[in-house]
Amino acid sequence: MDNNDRSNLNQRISVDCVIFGFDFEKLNVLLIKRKSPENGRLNQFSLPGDLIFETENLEQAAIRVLHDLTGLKDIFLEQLGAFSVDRHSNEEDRIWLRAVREQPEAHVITVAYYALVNLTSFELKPAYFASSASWQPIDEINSLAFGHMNILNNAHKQLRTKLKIQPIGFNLLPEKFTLSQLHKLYEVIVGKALDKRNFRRKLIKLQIVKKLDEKQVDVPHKPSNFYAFNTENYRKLVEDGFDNFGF
Amino acid sequence: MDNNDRSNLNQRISVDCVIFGFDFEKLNVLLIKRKSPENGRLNQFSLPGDLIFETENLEQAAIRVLHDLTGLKDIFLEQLGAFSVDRHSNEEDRIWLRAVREQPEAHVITVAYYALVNLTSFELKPAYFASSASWQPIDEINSLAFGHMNILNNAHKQLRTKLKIQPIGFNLLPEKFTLSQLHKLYEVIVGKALDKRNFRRKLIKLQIVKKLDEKQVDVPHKPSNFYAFNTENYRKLVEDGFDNFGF
DNA sequence: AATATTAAATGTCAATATGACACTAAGATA
DNA sequence: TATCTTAGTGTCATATTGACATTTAATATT
Repeated sequence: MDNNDRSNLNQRISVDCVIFGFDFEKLNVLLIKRKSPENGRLNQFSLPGDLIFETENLEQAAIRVLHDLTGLKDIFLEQLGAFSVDRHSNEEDRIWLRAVREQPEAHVITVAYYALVNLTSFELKPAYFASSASWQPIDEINSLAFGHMNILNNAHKQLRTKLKIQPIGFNLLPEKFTLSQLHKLYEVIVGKALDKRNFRRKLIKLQIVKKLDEKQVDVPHKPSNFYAFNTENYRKLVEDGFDNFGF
Repeated sequence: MDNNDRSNLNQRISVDCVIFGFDFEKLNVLLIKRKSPENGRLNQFSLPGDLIFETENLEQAAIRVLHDLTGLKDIFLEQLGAFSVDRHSNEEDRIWLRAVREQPEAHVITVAYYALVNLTSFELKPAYFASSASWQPIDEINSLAFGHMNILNNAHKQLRTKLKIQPIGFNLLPEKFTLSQLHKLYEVIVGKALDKRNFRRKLIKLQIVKKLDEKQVDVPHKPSNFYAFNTENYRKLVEDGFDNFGF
């Protein structure tokens, strides 16, 4: 910090959330659409986010946005970083900002978070956001408002990188899952085929999952056993200096 | 971003830089001290930083702070993330802020960056900062102003993590270095002894350094060969999907 | 000139981890 | 009872890791 204060600066801080959800087939992101202030039509998709309140810190703001949208608390949430919002890039964004903000020319930075949820385990909250919120397959998202595409790409990369080092993928699954579901999750996020037997071998060696006494029912094939993440063993691994999942 | 604008919000954005320097023995951080507005004495150390200008984005601000302090450009710089600054934590911080800021109660977030430099390759710039800037061994830093200790700890952790995955350590050395220097650097940052022969074996296998036709002179022992980072080979490795240094 | 001192440079072997590969098992359905 | 579908399992060859001690090349000392 510098000695010169510049009180005429006009700055705003927002948070935006990249909410990942896995439906056992593909990776999805929760996006919202807003009505255009000009013609009332829904315009481009964007990431859910909000300006931060005077009374909250960054993480609290992210948790609030997340909770308002999903009704969920205590979900995996991690900061991606701060992004300068280019106010002059996109005509449509400028129109929207002029209509909606009292100070459309304020210098905005946004702090992005990414969250991991199991999208089959809850309904989107029927709140103010809901009518315009929907899960979109990440592979089909080509453009977003407000430079959010850049944030999304960063989040996707971070998810891939982090998944290879820490077992955060479990946050995208329900408490009970099959090894096939976990295997599929890794293939989808890492982006390449992983040998089934080698994948299971590694999980067993690390003792990072525990086998439950419960199987799939009503499936027209051999039922899969359910497993749960072994929090306790993972904690021990980390204590012993384990720091690389290695997929 | 939300539809409700809150123009009475009073927000400031600053950048703070954790500048790491390696002196071939230990890891150091460039810190500054300011004069207390109350008694004119130098007070606690803090990270170099500044409020961001209206005309620059976050990274430009970090580059500016870095350049003002070191005179260096084109150095390794990466964002750590955004931190909420707790305005009410520390009595000394509050006194300083009240004296120096026109709006001492503004809600401040700071975006932290970390930079890697070879501290033997330049002199601190004799600019406005200089008289109060100095390198401090990271192991001897116990407290900093403005919650900067939290940022420093984050930066240290990130450096350790990243070093194990990407060869960023070369940024802490001069262009020509010996393998012993590199070895020492890894030991200091990773925080444990690494077998010399195994360390060299890995470097040779990856072909990530190239042997130069030049040796140490005037050393009272067998002179060490100089090496340089092999940018080209590293680029190829990354293209082929290499993503883990594995130390 | 001979010797001491210091850090540099180098190879092997056993243990572990990885990658590639194909068949049998268990349930539902026709 | 046959068929369909996905679950579940083992081996072997190769690559990687971790542990370990001696020789070399320069300066400094006597």
